Amino acid sequence: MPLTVGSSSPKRNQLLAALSESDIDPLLSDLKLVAMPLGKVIYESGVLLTHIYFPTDCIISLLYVMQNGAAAEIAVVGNEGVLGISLFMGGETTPSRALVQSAGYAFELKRKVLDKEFARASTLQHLLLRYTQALITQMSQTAVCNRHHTVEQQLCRWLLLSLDRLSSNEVCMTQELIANMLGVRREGVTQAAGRLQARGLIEYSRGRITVLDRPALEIEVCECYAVVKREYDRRGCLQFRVTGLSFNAAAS
Amino acid sequence: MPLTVGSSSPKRNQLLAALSESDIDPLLSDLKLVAMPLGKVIYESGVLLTHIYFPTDCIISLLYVMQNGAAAEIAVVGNEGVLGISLFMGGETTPSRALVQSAGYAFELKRKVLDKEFARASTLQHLLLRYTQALITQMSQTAVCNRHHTVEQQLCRWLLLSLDRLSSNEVCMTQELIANMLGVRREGVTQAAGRLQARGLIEYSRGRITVLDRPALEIEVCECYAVVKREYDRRGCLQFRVTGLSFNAAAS
DNA sequence: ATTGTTATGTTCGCTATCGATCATAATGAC
DNA sequence: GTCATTATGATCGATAGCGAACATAACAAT
Repeated sequence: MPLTVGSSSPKRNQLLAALSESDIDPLLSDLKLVAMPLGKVIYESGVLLTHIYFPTDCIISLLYVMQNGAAAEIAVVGNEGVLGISLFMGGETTPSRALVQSAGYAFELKRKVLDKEFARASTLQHLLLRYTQALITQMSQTAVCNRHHTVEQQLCRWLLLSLDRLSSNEVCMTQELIANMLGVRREGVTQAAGRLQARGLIEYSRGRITVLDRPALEIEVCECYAVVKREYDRRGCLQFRVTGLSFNAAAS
Repeated sequence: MPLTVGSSSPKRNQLLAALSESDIDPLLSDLKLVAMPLGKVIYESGVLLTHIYFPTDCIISLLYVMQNGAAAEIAVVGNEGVLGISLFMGGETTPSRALVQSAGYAFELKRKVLDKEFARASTLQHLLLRYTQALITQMSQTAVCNRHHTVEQQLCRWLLLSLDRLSSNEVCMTQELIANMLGVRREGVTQAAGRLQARGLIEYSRGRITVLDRPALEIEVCECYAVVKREYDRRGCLQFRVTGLSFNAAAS
């Protein structure tokens, strides 16, 4: 039973799109397009993973949750990446929670299929490892940013990282939730957002932030954003095919 | 020309020690024991890597250096791990600087040899990936710790992580350098250390910190330490052989 | 012993962020 | 339209860490 995705744009994940036909063909029947509704917890910290996910148009936050319940986002994953690196890294479980930050779809692959594919030193293996390297950069940069930069700078970084993973210039997320992601107070985000709005860089109301002046945001943001972006881009220009594999029909 | 190591204890790296004889034998002639003097920069950020290092008794800091020169430690590596994950992760370069924090030795392996060994889905491949997963945990935890915990807690974490990678209860490092690692002011470290000393947990003078009451430190430290340690331990109990491979003679 | 160097101690005011509390405004349900 | 709910705005004092400047103390070289 084919999923009726009903999308105007084809569902596409950059990692899968970078595979050659001979690489992707044996996987096609195992890739299942699944919905990723806003707020859904894909992985809970410490739980055994059974599937890996290739986002097509959703954004996933990797959150570390502390004993007292407070959380902090350590990375975001969009269609440039994959969710569940612990599976091929050999950890069985993730230490973090994976939360859908922006709704959409993802291709799901069973652990067993992934293991087999990964074991044979395939192109997929190289892509996954190279992506993981970029993810590590993002996490490192988050650590640095948490230490050295202001809430306002971090908000800019968060907005730009989100924007890069969306097709629009609008992010749907309350300031309260953003504060949870960044691990700061809601009031701090309110003030930072207020200043950015006053200067005309963004506009927002009740859980909907529109970026009006992206270039200005890129000036305002700390270096952390550029470092992470460069690393993903560097990875991207390696060997991506642009044959525009459409996976609309691949879901079963 | 054999290196005269002159060590009372045999040089041992946990990853290499976990390999079976058939796994390690083909590598023996390529593993070269090299000195890692205090303060030496093993990798500079952005530079092409040519060797991978398996520390035996040194401690290496992975530092992220910002544009303004300020730095922050995002992870430490000792004989439980390996230096240069970018090589097998496919990144070519590291985004961070690797600095010798405590002098000792490491086994050096040429990139070419590593690539060949890694490509054949060997035990080494699994060990390296599993270790990288633990390293990712450490980086995530650093991000969280930077956001939420006090300088004093972070100093405790730093001391314990260092102690775990040393055989003694003494860490040689000035407060100024520790401050650089943690990305805080020297005065902050001085005050935190002063408080810990007043309470009898540590004792220090001029670049030499002695831990007097480790259990008390473990109470004082934030959860971040335990999370990281558990992850490394979990990894460790997987399949380590304890045949005590001594690599004293392996250097050439 | 003298001197220079380095490590640590101490102080000042300053700012970002926190934690808590309450006020206002937008939205949806009915 | 009314009402409850939710998002944002605004305030208070408290505090941790910053930046800078200077004081002391330990050590090393000669």
